[in-house]
Formats: sequence, structure tokens, C-alpha cells
Amino acid sequence: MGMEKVTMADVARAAGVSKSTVSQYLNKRYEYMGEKTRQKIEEAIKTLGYQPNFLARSLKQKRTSFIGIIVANITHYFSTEVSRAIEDFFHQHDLQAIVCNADDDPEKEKKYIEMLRAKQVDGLIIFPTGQNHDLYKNMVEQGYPVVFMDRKVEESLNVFSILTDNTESTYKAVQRFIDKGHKHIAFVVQPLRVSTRLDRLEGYKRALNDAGIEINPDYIVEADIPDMKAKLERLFSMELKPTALFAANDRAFMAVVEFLKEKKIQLGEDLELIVFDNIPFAHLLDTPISFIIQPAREMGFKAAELLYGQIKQEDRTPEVFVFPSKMI
Amino acid sequence: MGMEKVTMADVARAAGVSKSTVSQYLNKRYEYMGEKTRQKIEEAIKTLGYQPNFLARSLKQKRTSFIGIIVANITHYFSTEVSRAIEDFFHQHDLQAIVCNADDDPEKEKKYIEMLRAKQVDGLIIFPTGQNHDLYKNMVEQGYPVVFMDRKVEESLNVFSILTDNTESTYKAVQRFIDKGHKHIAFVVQPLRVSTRLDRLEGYKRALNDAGIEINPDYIVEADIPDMKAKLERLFSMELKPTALFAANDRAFMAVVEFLKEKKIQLGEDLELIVFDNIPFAHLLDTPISFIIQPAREMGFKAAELLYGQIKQEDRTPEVFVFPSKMI
DNA sequence: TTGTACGCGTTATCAG
DNA sequence: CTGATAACGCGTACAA
Repeated sequence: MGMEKVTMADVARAAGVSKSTVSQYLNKRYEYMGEKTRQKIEEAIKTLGYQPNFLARSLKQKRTSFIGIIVANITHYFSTEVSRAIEDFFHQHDLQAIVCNADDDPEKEKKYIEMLRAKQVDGLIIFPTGQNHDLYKNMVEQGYPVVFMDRKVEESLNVFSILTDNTESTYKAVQRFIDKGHKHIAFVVQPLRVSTRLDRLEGYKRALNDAGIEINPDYIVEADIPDMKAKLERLFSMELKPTALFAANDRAFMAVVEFLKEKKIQLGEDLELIVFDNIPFAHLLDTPISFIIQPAREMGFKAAELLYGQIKQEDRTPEVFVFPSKMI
Repeated sequence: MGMEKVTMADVARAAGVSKSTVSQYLNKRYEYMGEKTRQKIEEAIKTLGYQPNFLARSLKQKRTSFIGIIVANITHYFSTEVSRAIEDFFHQHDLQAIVCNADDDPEKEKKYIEMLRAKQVDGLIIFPTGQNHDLYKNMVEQGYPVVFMDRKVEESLNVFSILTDNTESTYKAVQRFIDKGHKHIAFVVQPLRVSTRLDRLEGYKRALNDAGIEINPDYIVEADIPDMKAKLERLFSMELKPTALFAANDRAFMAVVEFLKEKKIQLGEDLELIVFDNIPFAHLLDTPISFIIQPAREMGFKAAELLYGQIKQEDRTPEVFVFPSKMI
């Protein structure tokens, strides 16, 4: 059953023609091809069960029809939504997406970028950790097709980026809390290493400032997920407990909900909650939580389109696209 | 800025050695290599910014270090959990996973299988639609590494498969309903085209039979998602409304919950619910729903391990692994 | 219309 | 220890 790989040469031999003729046939250039040779080739291919080897073709053509997506955190629902949109787009153009998970680790990110480039993928869409500046710069300068997604890289780099209006959306959400009479508003966030979190915090602070409310650092909880419970414990043991809470992303939200359940703190009564992130099944909940939703599919499509343009060599100057979120 | 691709030949020239020597260096075979040549090569690589081309290597070695995962439905949370486990496993072995979404469409599945094989991926893990028997057979007979996941393919094929104990788990769940006194138990499912759904239905029927309850076909709702609401409407307008409901997977579950919300039917009071599927954030809900959870990560790891064994040519006879689910 | 010869960037073999 | 030389499977001028 060994069934040795059958190559173009085998087909040519079986059909009694040369390799180039077979190649012509495969690439549908049968304008100048005899009807009889065409049929012979067709038959030979069928009987031998020939399958072209795209690897060899890619080597020659310098295109693999693969693109890479490097997400910072694959358990982040928003990232998977974006990835699916990107995949859908490229599927229509016969390119395949390879999704890699950098786990918010700059080293891993570096490894993946290098690996995917070594494997000659045609372009990259990256949710950057932000810590590999030289690498980003290198790609851009070499004219390698790349689009950054969700998080900012250094301003100095002239690149295509897709972002959300983090600061503005947060500002409006917090404003809403204030309008409802809340004065003690907490902000819960993972470590402030990436632009999204910083921008959201910025929106929170500005909203308080503009409303003349003093910013109380004790209401700002910054922690890694494992430490979050302890910090929340402290937050809710203050004399002036928060009456409203802004969770800066889905992980923070989950930590908060688990904590509240444990402490039997009632949502809507003791505490109001707004979450910045897309949450699966959110519409099934009937708890009084507001969500700030990012238009993941649109963002994904846009990124894909921009990358595709670069791959197709359509010259266009890099630009930053900011998408508005909406609150539900 | 053009920065033409620098190849091994360039490095060799710059270092004043031959390509083969550079190749040796890259593959860390410097046992018999002069210290000075080693340094010259190292320097040349650095100054030229040389990056090996894995494509060319793959062509020669007949291994790409890519494996493919073809999921039937990528919006299915269970599938993504499994996929992540597979990715994690292969990442440890320096292989990358390419995830493709067949959308439960046999044509798409066929296209992906052919495409991935043409691109010479080293092996495939497939959530099969079940409709491409010849293709499956072909792979198996050619000794191509492949593992089937979640759904059965025809018995006649001697292949590695990973399954859940669909029938047994459903049996037990329905039994639980019966023990609680329920007599009118509905079963809601998408079209019965795949083994998982059929097996679950089988469990439902057996449980009723064994309890001496007659099977009422009107309580079995089989519909595509778009039609499901209409059919549920009919189900709940029967004189004898169901007091318990078994949702055969996540999509069915969502349709049911949306319907219930609309009709203001209270879970726990008017109706009890069991869902066969892993649902994200399920533990955050405090509604009285039971879930049958499949051990996605374990299943993914097992599949990965089995595929890896085949890729590494460890001979082992194909086997079917059935994992137990658990109810929470 | 078809065939020859070479290139794509590596690795494997084997002689020196 | 190092270097020719021939693969790997396909695409493509160019010649016939």
C-alpha cells in the first residue's frame, strides 16, 4: 500500500508528454493545447491519483497562500471573533490562516513571528504584546505585509493598525455611572502593560475629573488574575465600598463575578457593573450588566482587507483605523 | 529598502565557504567543524541578517511541521477547546496547527482535506461530516496520519478515533429527569445527520423505554436552527407541555433559551433543562441548568498524541477511545 | 503546440 | 573537516 508520491514527471510519462505540458494543463493554460493531449493528461492524472505539491510551487512562486494571525491571548473571546472574520475573508481568496497564541509573552511572540516568516507565510496580523519593537520595525522596513490589531505599537512606526475607541467608550460608560448618581466607582484591570488597558483607565480618569470627582487610587484595582481576588477583597472591605464597578476586560469581569458570587453581593442592588469586552452568551444573561461591545467582525474584515492589499502590492500609505464600540 | 532575500549561498560566499558547510552549521552538526569556519559563518549570518527558508527545507525533507485540524463547526465551543489542547500539545513539539472550518459542509471538508494535503501538512485531525467516505478511506489506505474526533465515521474503516460516551451520558441524564418524577421530557436536536446527535437520541429513547415511558414523537424536536423557534412554538402549545427538556448541543440550547426568554417561561419552575455540551461561562450562571461536560482538553491531547505517534511512524494499531462525560 | 534546461533554497551523499 | 554534485517537485523562458 506504500503508494509512493506521484509527481508531475510520472503523469508526463504516463501521458506520453513532457512535464511542461502537464504544468500548462494544471495551470489551465490550454489555449494552445491539443485536445487529445489534454485528454491524455486528464486521464493519466486520474488513474495515477496525482496531487500537485504546493510546496514546490510555493518555493518557485515565493507565495505560500498562508497568512499568520498572532493573538495575544487565544482565550479572549474578542480575539477569536476577530480571527474568524479574518479567516472568512481569506477563505474567499483561497488563502489559509494560521492562528498562533503568544500568551501575552513577548518571547513567544518573537518566536512565532520568526517561525511564520521562516515558513514564508505571505503576511501577518498581530495582536502585539508591544514589547518587540525592533522586530516590528524590521518587518515594516522590509516592506513585509503586516497589520497590527487591537493594541497600539509605538507611534513612531508607520503601520496599518486597527483599534477601538477605548478611551472614549470608557469615558461615556463611566459618565453614565456618574449621571446615575454614583460617586464611588471602582476600576478593575489586569496589569497596565498594554495600550488598551491604559487607554481605558485614561477614559475612567477623565470622566471622573470632568465631573469634579476626585480620583481615589484605592478604587483602581490593578492585578494579575491570580492576585485579583485578594485585591478585590481589600476593595470591598473599605469603609466606603464602591457602588459601581468598571471591569476593563473579560478576564477581569470573570474574576469579579466569581468574587461577587462568593461574597453574595447582589448585582444591580449592591453594585452596578459595566464590562469592556465581548462576552459569549452575554445576551442570554438577564443580570443587569452593561457591556461595551467592540465590532469584532468588522475589525477583522478590515484588517484582512488591509493585509490582502499589501500582499497584492496595492500601494497605500499606512493608516490607523479606529472603530467605535457600543454599549448594550 | 528592497532588501532582497538573502540565501544560504550568500552566506556561504560572505564566509568564504561552501553551501554545504553552512548547512551543516545550521543543523548544528559542528562536531567536525573548524572553530574558525564556525565563527566566520556565524558572523556572516549576523551581518547579512540571514533567515533560513523552511519551505525549501520542507521540500527536501518531506515534512512541513504543520498539522491540520478540520472542525465541523468553529463556533462550537467544544471544538475550540479541543483545538486549543491540540495546539498546545504540538507547540511543545515544534509543530504548528492550522485550523480550518468545514461549516458542516461535506464539500468544504473535501476541499480542505485536499488543500491541506497538497500543502503537505504532516497529518490531520478531523471532526468529520461523515459524508466523504472515499476520501477518508483513501487517506487511511495510503497510511497518511489522521485521527477522527468527536464523530464516528463508518465502522468499516480501521482508524484512530476519539469519542464521548454520548449514549450513556444522555441515558443517565434522562434517567435523572425520570427519577425526579418527570414524565413529559422533550428532546431538542439539530438535524440527525451526525453520529453524536443520533447517539444522544438513542440514549434518550433507551432511558424512556427502560422506565416504561412511551416515546412520544411530538416531544422530539429535530430542526435546523432557523426553524427551531417555530417547532418549539408547536412543542409548547401541546396540551401536555413538557416539564423537562434535553438540549442535544449548544446551538439547540441557545435556541431554547432564547425561546424561553421570549415566552417568559421560568427555568426551574415551569421547566427543567439539561444541556449536552460545554458552554463558556456556564459556571457564572446561577440558573438551575445541568450540563453534560465533555473532557475537551483530555480528548484533544489524546488526539494530538495519537497523531504525533503516526507522524513519528510509531506503529500501533488504530483504536477507538471513548471518553466519559460528566454532569454538573 | 511541445520539449529542454535551468532556477527556487535546502539537504544528503560521498569523495577528498 | 570541507566541498562538489545531485536531488526535492514544480514553473517558465526559450528553442524547436
